[in-house]
Amino acid sequence: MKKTVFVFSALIIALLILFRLSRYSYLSNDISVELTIGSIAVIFFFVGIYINKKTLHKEKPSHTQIDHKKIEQLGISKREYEVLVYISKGLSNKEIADALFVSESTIKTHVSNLLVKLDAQRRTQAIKKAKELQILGH
Amino acid sequence: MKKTVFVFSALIIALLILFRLSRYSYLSNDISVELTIGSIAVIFFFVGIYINKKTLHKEKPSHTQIDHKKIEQLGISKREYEVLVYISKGLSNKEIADALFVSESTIKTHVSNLLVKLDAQRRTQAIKKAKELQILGH
DNA sequence: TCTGGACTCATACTAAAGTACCAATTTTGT
DNA sequence: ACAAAATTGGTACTTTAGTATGAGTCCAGA
Repeated sequence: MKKTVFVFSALIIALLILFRLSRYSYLSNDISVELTIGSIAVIFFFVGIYINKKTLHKEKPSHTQIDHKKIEQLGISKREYEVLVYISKGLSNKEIADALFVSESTIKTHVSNLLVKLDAQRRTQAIKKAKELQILGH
Repeated sequence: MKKTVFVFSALIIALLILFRLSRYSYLSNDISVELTIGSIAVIFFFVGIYINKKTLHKEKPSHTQIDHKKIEQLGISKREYEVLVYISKGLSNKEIADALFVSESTIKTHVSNLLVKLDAQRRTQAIKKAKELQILGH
């Protein structure tokens, strides 16, 4: 946040300086006018690059965006999705059952349904497919 | 590549137009000069963002780099690593055995050794840990 | 040449995982 | 309020996974 303020301050100062320069320019010759414009173009070009780099850095975790629409399309319920997340974390059925305060039987049912919906034969395959379908973060 | 040519062509045209505008501007009033500079700033700002976005897009695959040093440190052999990759692809021991032309017993041995080396209790947990350790691509 | 590491495989278990079926609640949308 | 979907859970079984142990082969380095 502090950097953003600094960058925008520098931008405004640069603009003011360039305005001054442009004002002087048409009192002298034509070449400096084009130089001014060129400078502005170059400066803002790199400013654009800089700003974008900062923005994309914070977008990185958004690369791990989950496609909620696809979850619906596959008919995966909230509870089933919770189980899927735990599976991808490497938990056993018993551990998931304890985490969700239900019986292992229930988890087995959820897992079985998940495998059908994800068209997988194993939970490891379910993890891979779920990540490919963007319904699980990488 | 075609897009790059198009973008740069558009840039040059924009520059020429702005040069024309600036030439007329100091024949009339001061306000249009600043408008011109502002336009150039805005245009090149977004051009910078656009160019940068294209560049960063091609950096993405480098994010999926595997740490070979860490594989050594954990004492994971080539064969074991091969098995690990297949596990992460969701294959069963039997399927891995067929893919590597060895018996299922052999794969079980490799998997057992892998779980110890990765300090995991299950193959799903091994996948998670391997990805965290950057020895498997996301 | 000898040795340790890597790879292979087998047997015999134990423990998870997964399937199939059924059934009782609970939630939710109309 | 009612039907449909979701959640829960049980039993009984089959199939994978994983452990433990032992052992034979092969290869590169001291």
